[in-house]
Amino acid sequence: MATRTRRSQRRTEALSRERIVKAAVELLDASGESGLTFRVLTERLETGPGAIYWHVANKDELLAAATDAVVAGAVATGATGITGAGEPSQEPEDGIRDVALRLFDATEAHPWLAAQLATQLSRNPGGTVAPRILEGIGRHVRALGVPQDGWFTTASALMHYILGAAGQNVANTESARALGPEADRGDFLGTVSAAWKRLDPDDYPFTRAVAEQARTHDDREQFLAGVDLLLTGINAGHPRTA
Amino acid sequence: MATRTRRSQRRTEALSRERIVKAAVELLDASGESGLTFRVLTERLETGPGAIYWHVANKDELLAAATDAVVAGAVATGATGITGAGEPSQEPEDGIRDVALRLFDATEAHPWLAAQLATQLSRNPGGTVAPRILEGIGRHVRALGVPQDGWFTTASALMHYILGAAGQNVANTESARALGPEADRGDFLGTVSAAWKRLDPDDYPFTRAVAEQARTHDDREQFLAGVDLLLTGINAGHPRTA
DNA sequence: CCAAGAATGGAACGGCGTACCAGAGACGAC
DNA sequence: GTCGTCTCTGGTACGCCGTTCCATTCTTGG
Repeated sequence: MATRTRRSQRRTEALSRERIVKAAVELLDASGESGLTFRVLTERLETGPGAIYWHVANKDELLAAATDAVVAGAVATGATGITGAGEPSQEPEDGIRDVALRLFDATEAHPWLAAQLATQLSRNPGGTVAPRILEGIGRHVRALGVPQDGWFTTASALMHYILGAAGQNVANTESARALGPEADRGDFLGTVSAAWKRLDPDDYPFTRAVAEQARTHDDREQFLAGVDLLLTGINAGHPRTA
Repeated sequence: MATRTRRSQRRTEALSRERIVKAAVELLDASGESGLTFRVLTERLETGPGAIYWHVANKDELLAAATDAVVAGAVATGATGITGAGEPSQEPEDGIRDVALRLFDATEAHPWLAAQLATQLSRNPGGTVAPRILEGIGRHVRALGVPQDGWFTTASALMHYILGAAGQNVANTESARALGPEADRGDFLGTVSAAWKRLDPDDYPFTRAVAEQARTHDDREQFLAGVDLLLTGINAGHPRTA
């Protein structure tokens, strides 16, 4: 057994938690949750496991850090200029749609994100992710004129809908990719729609009836429609102050 | 190397996909997603991996089957007699609340369920889980008088909210358990609330303002409040027919 | 110049999901 | 009855995973 071979040289660019998290996000984006491995991470960073473990406690913490980094980028004002880079004077409804769409788009850009949010959001809720989202939504909830004792319930309802819908949407786009490299969203929805039409008419009358709508629906539009349902319900529940 | 030892006897009770799924659900309930292992599963069923793989393709399929089994039980009419064992003549709003609560309770009884729903619901959406939920909600959406071209959007919005909120809630109760054996939900919420109150006042004014509400809120009540927001929005969007 | 600490990365460990396959029971054909 | 065939079983082995351990190297302050 040869003694330990000495390492060639100290690395040119110092390892850091930031560099590790950045590489983790890239790996997750490239090949999904199963693509993030300490093995490929060490290879990518040209280092050993021990070096990574010096900066990060374990894989769960790494996933949490990656999630937080992406959410922070998505929620940050003006991160994506969808409705005008976080215009401060916009209508509160538009502000909520803006935040919602930013999160929606983030889960689409990072398909692994939705599952992480669902799993880890409050696994350690002292964490930074939940407050980030809540805060992004909450400002606008307050601006809507919701009475203070309804703030938490209202903002939570919005957050839950956004996370649920975003997760579902990701699952859809992922499935489309799984169908094949050149298969697109339409092919996938066609497959699902056809499967639904084949269901038992006695047990699944409704699902069969909406199969056609499912085939032709637009994810983003449907997502915003759900947000608007909530906004309507919220506005109906309190006297609209000017 | 001794030749293969012959097995003692053919098993008394035949293995079946049902028995395997049942055991899987029990293991998941007992010790979470990481508690479900082919090793302990073979031990529990007094068999070998090959026998299991004869009935089930792989672990993903096993998880999907377990998820489907639990959802089927939860959505089935009268599975839990919360509002009267699936009264057929109830108001459509109550019907929706009923289905929502059933799923909410299911995710609480099976803490692993929410993550599975988020991850796998449409990983294979030709699967049975999504139609089951959609159907359970859809009947009542129709009864609400929603025009047909809004069926899919409306039912989807409800489903997304339910899944998102249920997942969030599970994360909360799970975290409470992690705090310690005798720690209860109150201790956990107290911890979270305290952490939120310690946030930067400039960056997190809203979250700090709702920290106290978070400490004292009731999960079930808040969940239903969100459902009602959606119901209000839905009813406002179309002429209420008798 | 040298001791002390921070940071590194190679090797090894236990456990996981899974593939493989020899063999045991069930059962119809003759 | 016996045989061949098909269904089902469970033991063994493989490759990869997250993680631990630790000798070694670079950096820093006295």
